[in-house]
Amino acid sequence: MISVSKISLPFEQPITAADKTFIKLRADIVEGELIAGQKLSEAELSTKYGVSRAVIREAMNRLESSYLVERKANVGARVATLSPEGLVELYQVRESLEGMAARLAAKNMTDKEIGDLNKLLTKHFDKVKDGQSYYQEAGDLDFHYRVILGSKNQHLIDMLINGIYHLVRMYRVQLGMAGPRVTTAFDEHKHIVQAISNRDEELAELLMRRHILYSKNNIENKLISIQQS
Amino acid sequence: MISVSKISLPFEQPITAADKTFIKLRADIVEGELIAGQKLSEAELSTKYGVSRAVIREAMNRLESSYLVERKANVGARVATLSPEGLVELYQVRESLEGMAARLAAKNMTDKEIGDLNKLLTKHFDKVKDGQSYYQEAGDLDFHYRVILGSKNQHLIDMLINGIYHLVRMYRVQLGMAGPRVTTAFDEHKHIVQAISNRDEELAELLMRRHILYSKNNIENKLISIQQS
DNA sequence: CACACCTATATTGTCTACAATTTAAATCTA
DNA sequence: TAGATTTAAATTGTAGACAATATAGGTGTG
Repeated sequence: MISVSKISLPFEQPITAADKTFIKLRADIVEGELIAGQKLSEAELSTKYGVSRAVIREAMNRLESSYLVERKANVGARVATLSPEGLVELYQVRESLEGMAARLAAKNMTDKEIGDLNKLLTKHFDKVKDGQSYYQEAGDLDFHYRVILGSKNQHLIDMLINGIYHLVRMYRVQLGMAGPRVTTAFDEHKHIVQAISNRDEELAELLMRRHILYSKNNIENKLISIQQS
Repeated sequence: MISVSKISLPFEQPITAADKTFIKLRADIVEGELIAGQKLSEAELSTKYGVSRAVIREAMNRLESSYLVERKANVGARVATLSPEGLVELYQVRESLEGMAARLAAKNMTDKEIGDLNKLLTKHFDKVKDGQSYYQEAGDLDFHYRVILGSKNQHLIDMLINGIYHLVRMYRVQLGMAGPRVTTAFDEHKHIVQAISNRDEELAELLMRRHILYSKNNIENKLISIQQS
């Protein structure tokens, strides 16, 4: 199975060793190779990733900013833990921010960008029909990224894409999201794009918030059923 | 004039040298002692604040996470610049997040917390009557902090209080906000608390968003008039 | 004179060593 | 034996030296 978190973000390109180590560590955390809640020893990581502790610390700082690790002074860092409460909190933030992103996208996306978004949707529809859940997963990410970028609000883009989206992906990857919500989510995407096409800011925000709320309920059920088993 | 940014946040207490340096630097940036857009040389700061470059770099990383400095690999860091566009973007994020905070506060604050919030409001009202604009400024912060904390959403709290609020304060402090909006803002606060008291989540969010929108227009006018002079 | 190239300087990135702090084990005491 | 205290080990925090990169100034060439 090809994992979503291997998909590279086109706009970030690593320059320093700290950049590369940060991206590797982030992928390993999202993938679950570094297990949720696990202690992260600087010395161990230093040998494992073949860089000095200074580089590890720099990377760790950024991971903390991305909410993927938690640090305590003079004690150390741990991989973020996943919990139903944490998920709910995360999705509340997402709902709020992506709702605003959709609103701004309806206002600020160019006609061409909206056209491309429509094309993307039909392309995904064909693949979803064939039952290619991987493409659905990637396609969902792609859709949301485009709307977020379409907001043209750099703060918002930063907070979502560098800030919380990797944690969102961590939840989804580790809970093995490729569920039965695929087709219904597709319809929701379609309606959101329609609202954006109509430049209906109010509706775009409302539909996006609803979409994320549904999405949360879906993933939350999975998380609870896993804990019970 | 006593400055708002000197008000310490009760919940963060510095432990390491990097903590202290981070807080000092942050205050100096918000105050405008380190001027917006200015280049930040690690060596200079190192001597100025009496710590090693390692500490400065650690502090700088956190400042970057707080959107107060911008870094470029192999080039260096600059103090964030203030612009009308940046302000609009910032307040759009604030509107979205604090709207959600108000909604959650209506749901999650205890009756006692709501009572305390009401008391705070009447206390501020007395001071505002006397024309004490400093207390209004501090009181406004206090009000917003309580609502944010009242959301009980740790992610949201983090993103607002550690993430963007210092940048908000940087705009306000450097534009010398103690304007004529004092009393009208007070009424808005009152209505928000009323909605929270009634556990009306929908209205609480709506009123908070409107409040921030008005607040943005106010500060934006000031920023534009400064640029023209 | 304009432009490209090279060189010197300054700045950031990285590494290693040392200091401070935490943690756990071992010892002592009631 | 339970609990407190001390001590030793391991881990994080900080400092300073070196390496890599960018910037600016000078030199040469068309």
